[in-house]
Amino acid sequence: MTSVAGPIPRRERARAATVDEIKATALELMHEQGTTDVRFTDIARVMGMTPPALYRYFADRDELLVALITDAYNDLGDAVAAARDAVDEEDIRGRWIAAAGAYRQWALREPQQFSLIFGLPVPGFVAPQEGPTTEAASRALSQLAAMFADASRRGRLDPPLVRTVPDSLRDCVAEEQKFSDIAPESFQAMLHAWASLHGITSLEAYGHLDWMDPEARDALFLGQVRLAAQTAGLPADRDAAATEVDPAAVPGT
Amino acid sequence: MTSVAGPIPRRERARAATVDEIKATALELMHEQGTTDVRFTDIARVMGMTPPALYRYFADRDELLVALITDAYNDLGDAVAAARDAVDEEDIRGRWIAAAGAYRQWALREPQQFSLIFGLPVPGFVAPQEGPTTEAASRALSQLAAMFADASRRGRLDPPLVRTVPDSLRDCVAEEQKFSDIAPESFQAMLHAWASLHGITSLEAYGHLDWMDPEARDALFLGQVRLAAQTAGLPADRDAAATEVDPAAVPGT
DNA sequence: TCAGCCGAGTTACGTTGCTTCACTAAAGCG
DNA sequence: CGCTTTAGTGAAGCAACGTAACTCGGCTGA
Repeated sequence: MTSVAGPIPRRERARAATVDEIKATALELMHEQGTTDVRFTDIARVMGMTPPALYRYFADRDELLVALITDAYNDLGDAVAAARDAVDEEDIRGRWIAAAGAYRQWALREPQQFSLIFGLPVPGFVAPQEGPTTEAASRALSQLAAMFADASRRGRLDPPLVRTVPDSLRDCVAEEQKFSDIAPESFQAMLHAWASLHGITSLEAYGHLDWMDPEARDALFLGQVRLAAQTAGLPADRDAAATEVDPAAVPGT
Repeated sequence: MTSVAGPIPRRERARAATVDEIKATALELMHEQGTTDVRFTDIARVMGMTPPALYRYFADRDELLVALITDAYNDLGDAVAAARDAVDEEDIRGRWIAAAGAYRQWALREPQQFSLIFGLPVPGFVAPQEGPTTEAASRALSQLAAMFADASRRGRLDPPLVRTVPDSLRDCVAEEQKFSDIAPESFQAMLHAWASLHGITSLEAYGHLDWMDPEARDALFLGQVRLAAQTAGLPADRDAAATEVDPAAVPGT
């Protein structure tokens, strides 16, 4: 999209490549060490550079973290959107389950990035309230919301199990014109579904379900997600709608 | 309880007091700075000591963190248990809501401790798989489980919305003799409820619901928790049972 | 072509925090 | 009263962050 603006800024591509390599190396190290801690020294060593060289690309550790957090938001949003869009638009519940599965798989695959987004700020790092992260922050939620909005527009949303919406919450929703396509009670149901998904995901990602077999964790997750779908009024596909919520009937995540 | 064992070990009490002061100071600093990072230097300065003195009490920063994590587990478990037991045993759903509210309030009050338990290991800190934390780790969950077990023993558990339990999950539950009082489907429902509670709690504790008014957050939480209760088969109290799930009808958390 | 610019990267350095070690001093105990 | 035990200190090593001054190589414009 920016390729027209100039004669392919040559120098900048090398720079961008280095920036990407730094971020990739940082993620790699976080992955190896299992923490969100990154030492500039280590990144530099892996990249065959000396630590001060990194300051050409990031003013300090915080700036690198901000970049990583922004990327993480985008990654998660993309993963969720891709999984969702891979399922037939008519299969409302199938889309939700696919999106939820992507959310989970991403978290399990990249617990550090998940932690960057959904955990406490990294030690010594003050979250920039006004910054590039804020904009990207709602992307994952937006992907879920878009799904509800689509379904709503098609008239495929059933009333959720919780039909009453307290005034305070209703007012809040009204202010978010981005979600104006969704009825307040469905918006509330979406938040409930998201929280439910997020809860099972973070418990698993942080090892609090390690006492269960992997298959049991799969089953628990599917049950949770299908339960959320049902209570949120996401209609089951014709095939699956016959019985009660039944995680075992769904193919593995 | 140990006061009989000896002539009141004088010296050890001062030591225990210092240990407590160190932990309290660490928490205070974490609270001030909003991170789970603790600098030995700062703790020492606040306490009017030099940093090396702390090594008389904790071998290193990790050991202090382990102690803090253990305390956090116990604190949370105690808070949940206390809130639960403050409600009439007959009011099954009321006990759940009280316990859930305590879980949430504790997390909001002590986000750093919450993060210590439910987040990624702190940078440079390797979670001791075999250690004092493991034992205390399941206490919060145990408190919730105890509630379900009580209700089950009294025959006050309704069948949950999700009645099918995949074999893999069923096998898992069977191995946990601690939970033998609970039917597998109710155990599954309890995990679903816990995940749901944990999700809404951690989203809020980490600021991902900051775009909502505080009252709206209260309402959303109550809706989530009551929804979880309903789907898990926790019977509503007579008074509240009349209508649909209605968060607005419940007094503020 | 070449003089100069620009930016990547380096070495050297100051600072801070973790941790060890050797030592002091005070409190308990026989 | 003298021994032991232990809290605490100062000095020092080490590692990581971050700054500053310098080098080097490629690009650019007259």
